[in-house]
Amino acid sequence: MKPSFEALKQELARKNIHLSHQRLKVLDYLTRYPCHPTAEQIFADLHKDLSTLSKTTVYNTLRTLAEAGLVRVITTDNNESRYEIATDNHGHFKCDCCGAIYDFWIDTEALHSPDLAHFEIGSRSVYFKGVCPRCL
Amino acid sequence: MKPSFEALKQELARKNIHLSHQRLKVLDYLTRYPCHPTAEQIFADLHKDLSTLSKTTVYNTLRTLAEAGLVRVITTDNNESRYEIATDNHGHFKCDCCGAIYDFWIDTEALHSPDLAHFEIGSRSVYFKGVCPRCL
DNA sequence: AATGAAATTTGCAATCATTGTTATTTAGTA
DNA sequence: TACTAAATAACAATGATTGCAAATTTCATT
Repeated sequence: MKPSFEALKQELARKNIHLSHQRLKVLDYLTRYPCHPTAEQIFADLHKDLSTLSKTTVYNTLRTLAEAGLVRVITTDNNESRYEIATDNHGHFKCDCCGAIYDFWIDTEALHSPDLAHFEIGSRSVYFKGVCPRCL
Repeated sequence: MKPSFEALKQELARKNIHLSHQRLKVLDYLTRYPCHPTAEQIFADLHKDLSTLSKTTVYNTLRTLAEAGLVRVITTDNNESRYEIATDNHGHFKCDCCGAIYDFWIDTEALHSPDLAHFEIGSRSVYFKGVCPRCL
């Protein structure tokens, strides 16, 4: 259940985060291209149309949006940070062959362990690796 | 079920990986201190007793051991790679407050999703964040 | 519309973990 | 002992991310 761009804008307004041109562009990009891009990719693509955009702003914006809970950072292997619109109950699959990242449905809220009885759990993430159908 | 240092040595020998002094030191460190250290931490601690050790060797060794399947790399947020002796069926919990990483039991092999019907799954990892009992 | 304070953006320098490269050392073998 | 390959060391290079200071923009108030 991906939130629409309009819903995200309202969410930002509700949290008193200014809807600047740059922030809306980043948010729009993430809703339009849900391919889990890196900051570099986001910057490179947006820079084509918005030549004044700086990479620092992309990083700042992503951090702001992540702190607001609208964006989630996926830390894959190889220390690459990738970004997506935050949605619940899905995991990520990374193909060892082509590097693509796929979303898949999984009830992450249902994950529990007796060892964590006295822990306060804030977030649960699931990350699989392997080979995708396209590469098989 | 942590493999003993001796079992790990045998495993290396079986795979024709030379049991050099440096490699055994790294392996020994990981079995002795299962705190998911960074490469930097491993280097700093081993360097005290083995002043000729280089950081490059620590990285090379960790990669060799990881490729051999004896060591697993945990990529947490903040782009920090941490290392542990590879064991099955556990997830990782990182405390947002103190930064410590805890192992917890979970049957990762039991995780499935209908969306991945035609995917070849190589590894499954589970990563929780929150606050640990010590910080609560 | 003008003013001024606060937030945002920009550009570039700095950081830091990791990798590349090459020379040196070590180990195993003839 | 000499030879060949593997392993290690030292240091440079990379690349993603952050810090910082200046410039720009926004918004509230007049």
